[in-house]
Amino acid sequence: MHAPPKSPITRVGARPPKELLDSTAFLLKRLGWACKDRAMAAFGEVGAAPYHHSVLAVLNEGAPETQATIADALGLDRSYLVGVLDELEERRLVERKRDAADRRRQLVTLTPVGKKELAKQRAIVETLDTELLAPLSLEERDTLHALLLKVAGQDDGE
Amino acid sequence: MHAPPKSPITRVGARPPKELLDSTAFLLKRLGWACKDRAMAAFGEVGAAPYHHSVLAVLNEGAPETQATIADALGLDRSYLVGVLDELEERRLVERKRDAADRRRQLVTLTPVGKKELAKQRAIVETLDTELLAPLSLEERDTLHALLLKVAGQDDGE
DNA sequence: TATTGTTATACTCTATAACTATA
DNA sequence: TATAGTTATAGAGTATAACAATA
Repeated sequence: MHAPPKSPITRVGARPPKELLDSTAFLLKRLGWACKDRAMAAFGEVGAAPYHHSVLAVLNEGAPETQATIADALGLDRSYLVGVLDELEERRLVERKRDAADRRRQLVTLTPVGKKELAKQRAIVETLDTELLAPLSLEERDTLHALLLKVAGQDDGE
Repeated sequence: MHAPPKSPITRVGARPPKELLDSTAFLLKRLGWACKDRAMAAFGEVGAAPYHHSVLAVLNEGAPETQATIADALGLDRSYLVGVLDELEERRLVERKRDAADRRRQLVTLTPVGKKELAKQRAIVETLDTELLAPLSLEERDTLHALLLKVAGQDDGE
């Protein structure tokens, strides 16, 4: 086994060259990957996956959604969403039913079980965020979050 | 074709639910992915790949490296590095030669052509960073970078 | 003809295991 | 036996194309 030692979320690699550490894009890519790995592991432990939480969160926003609007809200391809919904439906967390007004559409809704599961998964996300941000002060966490929102074009201005 | 519209780096998705935008880990994952995509496209245009730059940057640090030290510096698995080095060697950007003192080891060095290529690829990375950080003021860019280094455990304290 | 959901396929990045040649 | 590099394989995540049903 030749893999490098597993890194905690606060340690993205042994010691990359300064030239790479100077690049914000490089840091974002490394940290983003670490977040993904951590999320996969944490959700895997409870028989779920990160995108399960994302979809449940979209459905919890209010009105029933079609698969297309869910996919667009998450920036997912619609074909990828199919499998995610299959898994959620099998666990009875969501329901699909044809839209009578347009029978091409599936209206997807959260079940009561799904609402409870969402609360559970929300706690997982909160733990991940807390661990991720542990090296920062509370003020620094807010600053970082606001800057990331701005870079993502998802701040209030948009 | 059902894919959502391609997002600029400053736009990670249509409009994810607030619950997800509240998570710093979620933002990092989305932005990290966007950085990866952008880097892949930009390097692809010149017949290279993001990890080519990473390896060249490691080799440019000074002493000749073995494949193991390169992999560790980048947090890559050694088996994955093999293919990357094959590509770099084919383009004559790096050289592998057996270590006479321990014939299991390959000493990897940057060629003069590799040094020139590194300069070219460095410009690509700088462009990517500039585009990524366009929504931020210069001061905000520095702040973001410092905070990311801290979260990654790669700041001065480490 | 266009759109929704679906299936099938392929590609990137990474991890794992097994192999070889050296030590 | 242990290590460096290599090969082969598999998995997650995503993108693309083509298809059936419906509009």
